[in-house]
Amino acid sequence: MGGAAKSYHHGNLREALLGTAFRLVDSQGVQAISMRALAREAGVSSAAPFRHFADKQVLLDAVAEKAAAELERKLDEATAECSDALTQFRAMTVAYVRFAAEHPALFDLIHSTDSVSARFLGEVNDERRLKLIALIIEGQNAGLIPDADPELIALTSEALTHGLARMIVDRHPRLQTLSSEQARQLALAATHLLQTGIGLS
Amino acid sequence: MGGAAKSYHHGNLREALLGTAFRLVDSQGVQAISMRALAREAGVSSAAPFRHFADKQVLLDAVAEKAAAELERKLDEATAECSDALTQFRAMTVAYVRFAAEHPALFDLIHSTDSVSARFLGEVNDERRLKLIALIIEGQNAGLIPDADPELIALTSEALTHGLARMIVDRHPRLQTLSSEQARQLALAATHLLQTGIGLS
DNA sequence: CCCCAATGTTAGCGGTGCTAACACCAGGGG
DNA sequence: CCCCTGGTGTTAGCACCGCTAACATTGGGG
Repeated sequence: MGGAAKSYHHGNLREALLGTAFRLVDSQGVQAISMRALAREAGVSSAAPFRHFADKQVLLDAVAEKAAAELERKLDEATAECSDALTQFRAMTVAYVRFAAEHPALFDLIHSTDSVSARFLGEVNDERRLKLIALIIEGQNAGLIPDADPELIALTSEALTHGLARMIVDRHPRLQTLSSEQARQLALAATHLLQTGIGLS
Repeated sequence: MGGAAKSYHHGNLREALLGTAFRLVDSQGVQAISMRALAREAGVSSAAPFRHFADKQVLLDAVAEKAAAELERKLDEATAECSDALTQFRAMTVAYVRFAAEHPALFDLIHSTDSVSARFLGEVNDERRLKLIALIIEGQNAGLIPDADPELIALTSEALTHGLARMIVDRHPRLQTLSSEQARQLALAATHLLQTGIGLS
């Protein structure tokens, strides 16, 4: 009936824990979360969370997975509204850097998670890389990109993007006062420079 | 006399703690260190470390500072034996990536330290950037580099280097089985590609 | 020479991750 | 229909952690 008076069983503790953990990491950083605090927040005893996550790391892996999914969603969303391949590539770069700037703790967690879910991240990453390489080969066939090793070109632009994102997350002195709009422009400028250099545009 | 029977006062606890903390972070990662364990290692009571470091974060800041100094030393060492400016730049990039590959935990700690010592890192970074920009302007005057904003070019190559290093530290799937020699070659190839693109070489 | 500030000690508080043993209850098989 | 099983919650507690307060020791400068 009204208000759903708390029953002995929570109902969906796992999702609740995951959700508040996600939000807490995003707003306070990964080191701000504790199993006991999460349990308190969910109105449940300190031992309950361990019924759903073998240990803290498993929880963090799950949060990382969720964050990675969110990142990927944003990337897809960004490329969806672009027609030609080059603008897609640019949009992806911008979205990637923007995500890092807006959710540094989540971005950090994604990349510091090297246990089980690393496999998941690897697959996602591979997918993205394949897309990128396909695009580069397409460009090479059209004579727009020099005949360097596509893998290497992909790796380079990936490193550029990731590096920019990381410099922002790591509060690089020159970037620490950057707004996300400035980050957008910076990402655009950098990729443009790289593309100009390589001959992409 | 012989063996220096332990006296009440340790003698140089601060340096001892810092040293073992540095080594422990390097070999086991930052989360493997605890004040109490450090105290035990130094053969001293659990409260003693707090006479020298206000709290754990201050200790970590000190370790980060030490690591940053070590990084800078390696960078200087790498450029010292190069005559012309371009090879210096390349050597710096390689040394940077190599340090990240060989000491991921220290590299990580350096960049995740945003409290007091961030100022120190900022200054070091600024110094490095100024060197880089001077080099770029030199290249532009010689007509070897296009007249793009030197700041932007510097930022781009910095992002490339940092990104490569980070991808290695973050165990990027494509890079996780890389030897440090392979890392060296990769860094060389990437910077070469960038330089070629920009017109540096 | 002696005293005091620096540096060590013990004891302890509140928090943490995690485990064991037990309590509850929902849903499917007899 | 009832019962019982296994998933989910509870309480109690262990070992460790960061950190503090109050006390002990001692070496070096006035």
